Order: sequence, then C-alpha cells, then structure tokens
Amino acid sequence: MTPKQKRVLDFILSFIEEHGFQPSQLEIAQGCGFESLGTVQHYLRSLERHGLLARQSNAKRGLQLTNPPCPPFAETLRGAGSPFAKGGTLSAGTIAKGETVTPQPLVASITFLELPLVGIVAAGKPVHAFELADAIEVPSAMAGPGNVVYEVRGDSMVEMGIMDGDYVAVHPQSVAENGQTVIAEVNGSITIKKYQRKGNTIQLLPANAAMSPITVTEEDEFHIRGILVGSMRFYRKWTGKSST
Amino acid sequence: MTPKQKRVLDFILSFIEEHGFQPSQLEIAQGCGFESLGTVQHYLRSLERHGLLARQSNAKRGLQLTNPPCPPFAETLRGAGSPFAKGGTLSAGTIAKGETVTPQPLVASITFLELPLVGIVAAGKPVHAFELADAIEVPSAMAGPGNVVYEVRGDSMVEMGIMDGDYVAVHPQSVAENGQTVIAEVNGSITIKKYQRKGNTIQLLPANAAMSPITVTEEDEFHIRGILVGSMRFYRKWTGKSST
DNA sequence: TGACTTACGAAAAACTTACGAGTATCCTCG
DNA sequence: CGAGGATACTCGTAAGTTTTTCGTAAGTCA
Repeated sequence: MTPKQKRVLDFILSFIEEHGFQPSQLEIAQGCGFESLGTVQHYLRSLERHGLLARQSNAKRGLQLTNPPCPPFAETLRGAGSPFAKGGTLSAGTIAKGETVTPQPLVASITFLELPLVGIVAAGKPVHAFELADAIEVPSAMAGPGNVVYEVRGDSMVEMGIMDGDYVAVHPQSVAENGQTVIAEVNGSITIKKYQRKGNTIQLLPANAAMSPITVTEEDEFHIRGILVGSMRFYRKWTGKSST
Repeated sequence: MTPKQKRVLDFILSFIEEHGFQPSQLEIAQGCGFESLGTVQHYLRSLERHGLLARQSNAKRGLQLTNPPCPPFAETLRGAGSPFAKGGTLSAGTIAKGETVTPQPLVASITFLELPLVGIVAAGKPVHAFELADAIEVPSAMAGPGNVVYEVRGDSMVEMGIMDGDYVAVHPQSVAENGQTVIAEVNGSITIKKYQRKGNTIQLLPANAAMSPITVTEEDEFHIRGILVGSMRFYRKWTGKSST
C-alpha cells in the first residue's frame, strides 16, 4: 500500500470515528487535499482492489471498511458497567483429567429478559411468521427493543451451524451491512446467511467456507427480514430428527 | 447512515433525554429545521428500515429507539434510559411479507441466571479447562446447580452444529444415558457427541446422520465430562474466521 | 374536533461514476 | 547514462442515481 492510499484510508477511518457515518467522496477530496473527485475515485478503487474497503455502487456514502474496529463481543458482554463484570472468584473447578467437577452455585437475580417467540422459520418455504403468543428467555446480549425469536424448523441452515429446533434471536430490519448475518428471503425461501455486497451483486455466504455462496441477481426476489443477534439450542435426549 | 439520518436520530435521542418522552413528528421537524412533515416521515421510515428505531403505528409519540444490535448491546440494554429496562411496549417491527407482527409487550423481572464461564474446549486436543473467573448469562433452562459454560474453540464440533466461538452449557457428570449429548474425552481428544450404548459398545454419534459415528472400545481412554444442556452463539459483524 | 400520523407525487440538491488526459517517479534494459 | 515502460498520482467535466425536501390530502386516536 502506498502512503497516499494509507492516508486516504486513515482519513476515512477517522472521519467515521468522528462523525459516526461515512464520508462522501467530496469530503474525502477536501479532507485529503484533492482538487478532483477523479482522484478520490482512483484511490477508492485501488483500496477496494486491496480488499481494504467495499463500496456499494451508487450508494451515497456507501463505503464500508473491511476490518472495522468492532470491539470484541465478550468485552462488551462482560465489560465494565455490566453487572457481570464483578469477576468474583467463581471457582469453576477444572474438568481436567480425572477430577470431578465441583458444583457451582448460581449467582445473581437480576431482571430477566424475554423476547416474543413469533414464528417459525421454515426450511425452504416461505416464512409463516405467525404469533405464537409465547416468549422465550434470552441472554441480555440477545435482547433488545424489537427483537424477536424464531424457532427454526428444517435443516436448511445447517451450514450456518443452525439446526432443527434451534432458536434464533433476530433484530428486525430490512437493510444490512457487509459481514452481518442476516435472515433473508430469497425467491420465497427463507434462509440465514452472511450478507456481503460488492458493487451491484449481493452474495450470501454460508458459515463454512467450503460451501458455495449464493449470488443474488436482480431477478431474484430478495428481502432482508432482520439480522441475527444470537442463536440458542437446548439439548435433551434425542435432540434433532424427531422425524416429521 | 447518512448525516441527516444521524441528525434526526440524535435529535430524537436528545429530546427523549431532555423531556423524558418521545417527540412528535412536528417537533422533530421543528427541531431539525424541516418545513414538511413528509421529510420527517421519510427519515423515520429510513431509520426504521435500518432497525434503529421502531414505530407504533398511529400512536402519538410512538417512537422507540432501538439500540444497534452490534457492539454496545448488552451495556446500553441494561443501562438506565433504555426503554427495555422499564419494560415498555416494544414493537416488533415488520417481519413477514405483508404481515406485521403486532407489538409484543415484553415481560420482565424474572430471575436472571448466569453460569461461570470456566474454560475452553479445545478442538481435537485435551481440554485445558482453566478458570476464566468470569460468568455468562444463560436462559434458565440451561442453568442448574453445578452447571458451567464452556467457550468453544476450534471447528472440531461443527458436525454437532457447534462452531468456533460458541458457548456450551454443560452439566458435569461422568455417566450418561442413551441419547444424551455428552462432552467426552476420547483418547485425549475432547469432543461433543451423542451418546449411545448398546450392550458393551459405546457409540458416539454426530448430529448429522451422514457423518460416521465413533465406536469406543475397551482400549480407548474414555471419560464423560458432562452432558450438554444448551449452546449459544452471538453474532456480530464479520463473525468467524477473520484473520487469526 | 384537535392533534398527530400516513401516504403519495414531484422537484431540487447532493453524490457517485465514467472517461480522457496530463505529470512525476522508479525500474529495467541496451 | 538515457530511453522506454509501468505505476502512482492528479485534474476536470458530463452523465446517472439517490437523497433530501416540500406540500397537500387522508386516516387515526382520544
């Protein structure tokens, strides 16, 4: 990477940090001292080639840094301020070699969070999001205003590590950013994939790199239903395949 | 997000902080300098599409800020000021094609449970169960006396639908019944499989019938560490395999 | 009825793209 | 050492798109 390219990249980064949104090409030009938009265009393209950022074509301020400094989750989860940060000595007991695990007392009694369990994500069929008039507990990290929980039916999402009977917590929204895991409808089939947009094409990547991604074209009917916040599975005897 | 969108969002936020209740659309127009309600309408809609806020249709001052589901989730969630903390009416947002999932009142105030996060289940290697002196929230169905949570490292358990970074709740015990999902050590390797015993032979079945089971013989060193109660996964941008 | 929220339609403003072309720098080959 | 070539870097302008904005009429709720 050339120093100028780095300069542009750094500018974009700091701009985002400062303003909370992406700069326009004109703002980049001014910020980096370019007289022409063409110059910005040039750098944007080269940065894109290097995989440092992605652009959504024709989208205003449609720049996406590829490795945004997204704080590690565990940190925010247990970070300061969190009631779980108290880090008391929870002698967890080693499960090493032959030893037995010492039982641990449970902690806390804080507010619990439940989300409405709204529907069933059918595998390969259109969703029938009906109200189950039920609720399910979730860790607070999965909760949030508007979030709902789906019960997954079918094995169409195994490649994302989501299996029949799992519950997925989703935050409803119809747009997504690159890299987010979305629950989307493609041609009437509902699916969970990782969302990635390059220019005009939208790719839906499975979790496992070995599996082939789906490329969504203009002809496809494509709707994002929401983005995945978490998933849960409860084990019991003979989980899975309870026939059908 | 465009600067204007952010401006509107910020205004709503500060308005709520200042007045304690949501602004009307007219107030938003005045506060942001719009001449027309249509403009406000436009922004509200786009913010809603991005999942940044939820609207109760036709309700006066029916705006609900939604916290971005990505990083600062847990924190903002429990913080004062979060609509969630007081258990207001939260709209679930549109989910299905034409259907709209009606706003669900969320419940709250049940006992909150967290389990000690004890260690890391290494992939294909003997467990190094060390104390993390940390805890993680789980739904009550996963809690129980003695239960602990492991953070999974490695991809050796994908066939069970458990991936790198997942958390598994286990109830430590050294025996299992047929059909239970166990976390076991076989010849020094830790693994999660479904336990099945037929007469003298013990089989460990993967979740997917297509994969081949392991048959444990007498020569093998075999220990059951515990049985799986549940698993959880938290999604965020660029989940999985980014660098490392 | 009064206070708000929704629903179009349409025009101006803001941005992104595409193309063409002109320096400057660095490297290689004869 | 000098000529070619390849890159990096820079301008400017004319489309082509999307965002932003306005206004007005209609629908809701208490």
